[in-house]
Amino acid sequence: MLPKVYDPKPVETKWSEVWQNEKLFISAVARDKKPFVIVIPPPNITGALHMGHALDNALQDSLVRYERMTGKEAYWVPGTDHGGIATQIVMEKILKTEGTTKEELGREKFLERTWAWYDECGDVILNQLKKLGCALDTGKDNVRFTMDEKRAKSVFEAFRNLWEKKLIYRGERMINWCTHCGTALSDIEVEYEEEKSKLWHIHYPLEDGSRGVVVATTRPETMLGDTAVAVNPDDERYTTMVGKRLLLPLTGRTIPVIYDSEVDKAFGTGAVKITPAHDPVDFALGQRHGLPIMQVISFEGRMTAVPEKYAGKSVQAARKEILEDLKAGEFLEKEEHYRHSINKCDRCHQNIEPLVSEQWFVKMKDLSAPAIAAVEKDEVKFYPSSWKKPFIEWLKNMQDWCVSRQIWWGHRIPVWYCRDCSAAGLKMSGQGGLSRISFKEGAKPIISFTKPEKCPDCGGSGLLQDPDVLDTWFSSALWPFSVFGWPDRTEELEYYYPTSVLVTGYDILYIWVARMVMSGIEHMGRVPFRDVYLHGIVRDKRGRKMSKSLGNGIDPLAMMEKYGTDAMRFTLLSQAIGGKDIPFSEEDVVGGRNFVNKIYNVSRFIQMHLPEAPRPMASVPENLELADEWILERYHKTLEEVRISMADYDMPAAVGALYSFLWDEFCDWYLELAKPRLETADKDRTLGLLLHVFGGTLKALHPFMPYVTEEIFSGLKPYLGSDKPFLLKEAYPRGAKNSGGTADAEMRKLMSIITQMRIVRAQFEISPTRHVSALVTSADETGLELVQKHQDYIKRLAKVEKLDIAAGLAKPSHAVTALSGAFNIYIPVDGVIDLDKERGRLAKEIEKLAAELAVSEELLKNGNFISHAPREEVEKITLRRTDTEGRLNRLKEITKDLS
RNA sequence: GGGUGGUUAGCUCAGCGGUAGAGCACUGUCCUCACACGACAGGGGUCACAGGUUCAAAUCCUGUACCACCCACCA
Repeated sequence: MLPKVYDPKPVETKWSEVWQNEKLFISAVARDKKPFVIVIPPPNITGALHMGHALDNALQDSLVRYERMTGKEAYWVPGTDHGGIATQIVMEKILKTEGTTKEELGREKFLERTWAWYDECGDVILNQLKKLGCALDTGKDNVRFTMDEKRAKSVFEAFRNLWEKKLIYRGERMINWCTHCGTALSDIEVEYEEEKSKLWHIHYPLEDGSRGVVVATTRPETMLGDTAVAVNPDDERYTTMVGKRLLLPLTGRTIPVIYDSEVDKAFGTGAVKITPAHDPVDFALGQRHGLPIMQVISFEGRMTAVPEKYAGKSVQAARKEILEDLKAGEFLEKEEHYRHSINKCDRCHQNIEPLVSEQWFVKMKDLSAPAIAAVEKDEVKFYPSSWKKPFIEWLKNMQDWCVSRQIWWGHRIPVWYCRDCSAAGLKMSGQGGLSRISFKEGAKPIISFTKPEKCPDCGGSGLLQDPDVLDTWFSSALWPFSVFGWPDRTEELEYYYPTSVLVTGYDILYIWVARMVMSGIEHMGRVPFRDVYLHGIVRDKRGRKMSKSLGNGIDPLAMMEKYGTDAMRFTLLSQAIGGKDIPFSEEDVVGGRNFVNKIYNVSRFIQMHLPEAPRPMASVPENLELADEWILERYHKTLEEVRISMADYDMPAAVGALYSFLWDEFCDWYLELAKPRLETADKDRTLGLLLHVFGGTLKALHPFMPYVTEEIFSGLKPYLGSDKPFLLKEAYPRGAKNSGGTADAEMRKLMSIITQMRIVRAQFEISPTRHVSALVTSADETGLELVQKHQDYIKRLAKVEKLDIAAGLAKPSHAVTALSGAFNIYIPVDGVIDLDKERGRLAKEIEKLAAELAVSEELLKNGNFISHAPREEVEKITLRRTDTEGRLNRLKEITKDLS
C-alpha cells in the first residue's frame, strides 16, 4: 500500500536525473514540424535561484512542455550570462578573502581566475533550474554562454556591423560614472532615489565685489567647476547682469552671466550655476554656449586640485567644508529643505557622478525607428498589451547607449590602435585605474577580432587593444540569434529564428527586451520574437520587493525542499496574473502542496482497484451512463479552456481550470459516484473511463507539475496503454468546445437535489454516517423520470436509504422540506421536529424567493425593458419569474401546513 | 512634470453590460474503506467616491481620492 501522503523528494531527484540522462529536452531541426522556441533569459553565472527565476522559468517550462506535447518542435535554449560588473564584483570579493586584489593579480591573471571560477561554479544556477524541473538540456554541448567562443564571434560581428554603418562611435560625453564600480554606465543602469537634502543659496558677487547674483544649488561642491551662471533672457531681475562677470567664491576665478531660455525663472533664485563637467544639463548648456569644461571631481569621486585646499577630499567631505567656507565668507545666504532624486548605481547603490569622459556609444535613433515600427505593427506583441505604449515611448525618447565599461570581465572592445602612427592619441591617463587611449587625440581605430599583425597604415606592429569591455547587455541583446551561431548562417538559425515568445519580468523590458528587438531587426533583418510575455515581480506578502537587505526573501529551493517543486510551481503559476506582481507567502505553497497530494491520492485510489496483471484498460466504453457522459463533457470543456488560456499566456486560468475540474468535479462528484460501480460487474468499464479521464488530466497537468504527473503516469502506464517513455512524449489531450450533450444540464439537476438534501442534513444535524429516507416529488414528469433513473446517485451521495419518487407525493408529517428547482424534497426526521426551526428556515427561504420574484416582476413591468432588451433576455427573465413564483407558492403551501 | 496599472468577502485576486465569484483564512459536523495536505455544510461584500451613458453598470464614459510602479535634465 502506498503511503497516504505524497513524498516529492525521491520522485524529483529521480526524474530530473532520468530526463537529463535520456536527453529528453534536446531539440533538432525538424522540417516537418513547426518550431516553438524560447531562449532562456540567461541567468548570471554568479546567481543563485531566487523567486523571480523560479517564476520566470516555471512559466517558460510550462509553455515549452505544453507546446511540445501539442506536437511542435519545442526548444528551450539554455544558457548563462557572464554578467560583467556583477561577476567582477563577486570575483573581487573572493580575491579579498584571499588577501589579494585584481590590481595585484593583473588583468590577464584576473581573467584566468574568473574563467577558472566559471568552469567550476558557473553551472550552479543551471543545476538549480534542473531541480525546478525545467525542460532544459543542461548538457555541456547544449548550454550557451554569453562569453563563449561562438558568442564572442557574434559580439564581434555585431560591433563590426554597427561600426561600418557608423552606428557605433567613440566620443566625449557626459556619462554616468560609478566611482565605486569604477566604470561608466548606461542611463538605464542608473536608479533614482529620492532623498531629503537642501537647496543652498549662494551669492556670487560681481568682479568688483559688489552685489552680484544669488544661485540656488543642491550640489555646492561642484561650484569649484562652475564656468558660468545662467539666467532666463526674460527674467527682469537679471537684465543688468548679463555680460557682467562674477567672482566665483573660494576660487578667485571669474565667470560670465549668460542667457539661456531653458532656465526656469520660477525655480530657486532664477539663476543657475553652470558646471559643464559635472551635470548633464549644464554640460548641454555649456555646449550651446561654448563654455569651458572644468573637471573638479575625479573618477575616484574625489576633488581634484583646484583649489589645493579641497584636493583629494571625497565629495561629501568637500561639500561640508565648502559650505563652512562659504558661510565664513558670507556667501551662503540661505538653506532650504529640499527633496530631490539622487542618481544611484543599480549594482552597488552608491552615488553616480555625472562626468565627462571618452566612451563608446551606440547611436540609437536609426536602431529604434524600425523597432518602433515593428511594435506598432504588432510584429512583436506584448502580453499584457498595456506594455506596448510605454515600450514605444521609451524607444522614442532614448539617448545614445554608452556601451564601454572600464572593467576587465567581459567582451573586450575589438578595436586596436597603432602605437606607431597614432602615438599622439595614445594618451595614457589614469581613469578608474586604467590606461585610456584617446580617440579624439587622433588614435585611429582598427576593428579586428584578433590582434592584427601590423598596422594597415604604417605597417607597424605595435598595436594596442582598447582597454575597455562592452556592456554585458550588448551581448545579451544578441542572444536570440547568437545562441544559434550567428553570424554563421546555420541551419538552426534559419529554423528556430525568430523565436516564438520571450518570457521575462517587466523590470528588464527596456534594458534587455528593447535592445533585443533593435538588435534583431538590425542584424537579422527580423524581429527576434513574435510575442513578449511580461510577468510581474515576486514580492513579499506586504508587497515589498524581496531583497537581501530587508531579509524578506523566500528561498525557492527551501520551498521546494519543504513542499515539493510541483507545489511551488503550481503556486507561482496560479498567481502569475496578467503581468501583475505576485505577493508571495509560504502559506500559499501549502495550497499547492495539498493539490499535489490530491492528485497523488486519486492515483492511489485508482491503483487500488487495478488488477495486478497490467493490461491496457483506459477507454471510453459504449453505453455510458449519465455521470460518465457528464464527466467527459466537463473534461473536454476543461481542456478547451486550457487551450484558450495557454494561447493567451494565461497560466492561472489554465491551471485553475484543471484544478477545479480535478478536485471539484472529478473527485468530489464523479469518483464518489464511480466507487460503488467498482464493486460490480461494471468494474472494468468504470476503471476504463476513470483511467481515460484521469490519464488525460495527468497529461494536461504535466506542463505545470511535471514531477508528480510523471511519477503517477509511469505507474499507470501499462494500464493506460501508453508506449511512450515519458509524459512529454505524449500528445496533449484535445478538448472540445461543445459536445452538444445534455449530460451537464441533467447532472446539475441531480447535483442540486443532492446538495439540498445535504443542506437539510447539516441544518438538522443528522449524523453524516446515518442513512435517511427521502421523498422527491414534482409536477415535472420528465424531471421525475430523470431522478427515478438516477436515484442511485442521490442515495449514494446524500446518504439516502429509502427514496420515494413520484408525482403528487404528500409531505409526511415528521418531515422537513427543501426545494430544488421543480422538485420538492421531504426528509422525514426521527422524533419531534423543531417546528420553530423549520418555520424559520422556510420563512427565510420564502423571503429570499420573494425578493427574487420582485426583481423579475419589476423588470417585466418595465415597458422600456420589454422594448429595449434583447428578446432572449426578456424570455430569460419571464422564465425566471415563473420558476421563482412556482417555488415560492410551493413553499408557502408547505409552511401553511406546518402549524 | 508626464505616463501606466490598481481600488470587488479578513487576505490574494477572478469577473469587465443582464439576479456578486474562487482560493486561502474563519465557523460547525465528521478521523465514512484515495486523501484530515480530507469530506460536507456555513458566516462574510451599499464591487473606493461623485457624476454621466443605458431599459439595465462592479462591468462603458468623465471627474475625485488614495495606493503602486515606470519615465523625465527643474538647478
